[in-house]
Amino acid sequence: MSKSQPTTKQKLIETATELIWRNSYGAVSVDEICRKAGVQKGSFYHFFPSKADLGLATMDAGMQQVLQNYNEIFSPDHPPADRFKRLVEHLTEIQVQKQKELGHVCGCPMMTLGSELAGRETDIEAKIKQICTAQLTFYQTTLADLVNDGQIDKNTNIKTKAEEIYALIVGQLFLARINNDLNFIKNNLKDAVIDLVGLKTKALA
Amino acid sequence: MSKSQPTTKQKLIETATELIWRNSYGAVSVDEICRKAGVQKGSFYHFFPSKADLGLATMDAGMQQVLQNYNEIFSPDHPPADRFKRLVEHLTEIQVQKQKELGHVCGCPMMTLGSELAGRETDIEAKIKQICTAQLTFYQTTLADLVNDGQIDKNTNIKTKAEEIYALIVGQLFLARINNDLNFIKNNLKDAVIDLVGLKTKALA
DNA sequence: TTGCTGCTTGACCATTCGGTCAACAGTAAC
DNA sequence: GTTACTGTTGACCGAATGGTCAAGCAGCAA
Repeated sequence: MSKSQPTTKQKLIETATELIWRNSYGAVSVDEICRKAGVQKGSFYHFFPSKADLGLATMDAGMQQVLQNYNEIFSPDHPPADRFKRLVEHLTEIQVQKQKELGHVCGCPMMTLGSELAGRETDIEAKIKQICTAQLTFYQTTLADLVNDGQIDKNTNIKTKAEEIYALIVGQLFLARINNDLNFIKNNLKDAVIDLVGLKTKALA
Repeated sequence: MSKSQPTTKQKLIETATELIWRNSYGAVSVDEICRKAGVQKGSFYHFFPSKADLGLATMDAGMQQVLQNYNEIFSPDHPPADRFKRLVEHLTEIQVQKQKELGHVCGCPMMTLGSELAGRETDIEAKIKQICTAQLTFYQTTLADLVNDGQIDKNTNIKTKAEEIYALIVGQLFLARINNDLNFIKNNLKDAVIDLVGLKTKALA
């Protein structure tokens, strides 16, 4: 019950996240999750009505984590011109760390799961829309700040631009995963994003 | 044996492509593929040593198709400035068509499969690298042509730029799939790609 | 002491999974 | 007719899957 020691439910979510991150939803069995989490099957089904429900909980937990990180990264304490840079650095760091931990470039676990279950589980489809929207909102806010500061073109279509940046990032993570090649991210991502943002003064590197 | 009538092997590959495209590799069973293809299980294993092998064959067939289309789209007959536009139009068309056919935005089947099996099946990982490289080559050639024609900045890092464009496209397809929303592609993709290419004269729309 | 509640246990279940196999059909060569 | 090769059939297999459940247990309130 204490916050310092993970509850059974938390253990299951964490284990599932790691296994799905490394492999995929379909390739991971309930048995395997339970075994690795040190939890009995009955306990699993005490907390989750189904495997899909665990998937959903996994995504939700992932989203909370992302929001927490984003709140820090996109904090108004940092100049808007720095925020995307900070984001890319953060993403890169995670990918490097996870590759070390899990032995493979992993990309984004929520996206992986979403891609696999999109069109079969409506709950999960709704959740992924929520996640996308939440992230895009951060991007849009930052872009709006940049417009206000006169750092990017006033005529920028903020919504569209945010989606472009998002697609670029998601795409790079995805390509890094399927090619199992971090260089995709290490070499390109920061410059590409900054390029796309379209700062008038490119005084950051 | 005739070319007009699909062989058992072809039927299996086509059916598998469709099912995986709509759902995912893990969610589709050999039984289901056989049933839908009207093929007996024994025949399946006569042609493919394993399910993963069918997955690989599916990706290979997909790649052949892509290469064929790309050869037409990126043909030297078309001015380099038009080629990316043509590509985006082609991709959009496919997504619209497949959504009608399969009732869901499907993205790229090879990418979906690659994401799911990356890190478990080395053959498939190798195949996806092949596919990425092949597509990037088309992009690079076109970008080089654009540089030669003076239509984009001479200092453009062609390799990096190609990867950016590729990531953007893959990302958009991916987001369209998981959000089940074609507008992602319809509204943004063409402008975004053209924007990224960075033509000096934006005389196309 | 009793009873209630939240959690745990592990045996158990029906079904489905990927995969096997021996028998058989079609056909072309000798 | 015999042989041989390619493809087809469908019953069959063991293992694994997602999921169930009756029983037990610790904690706590009355």
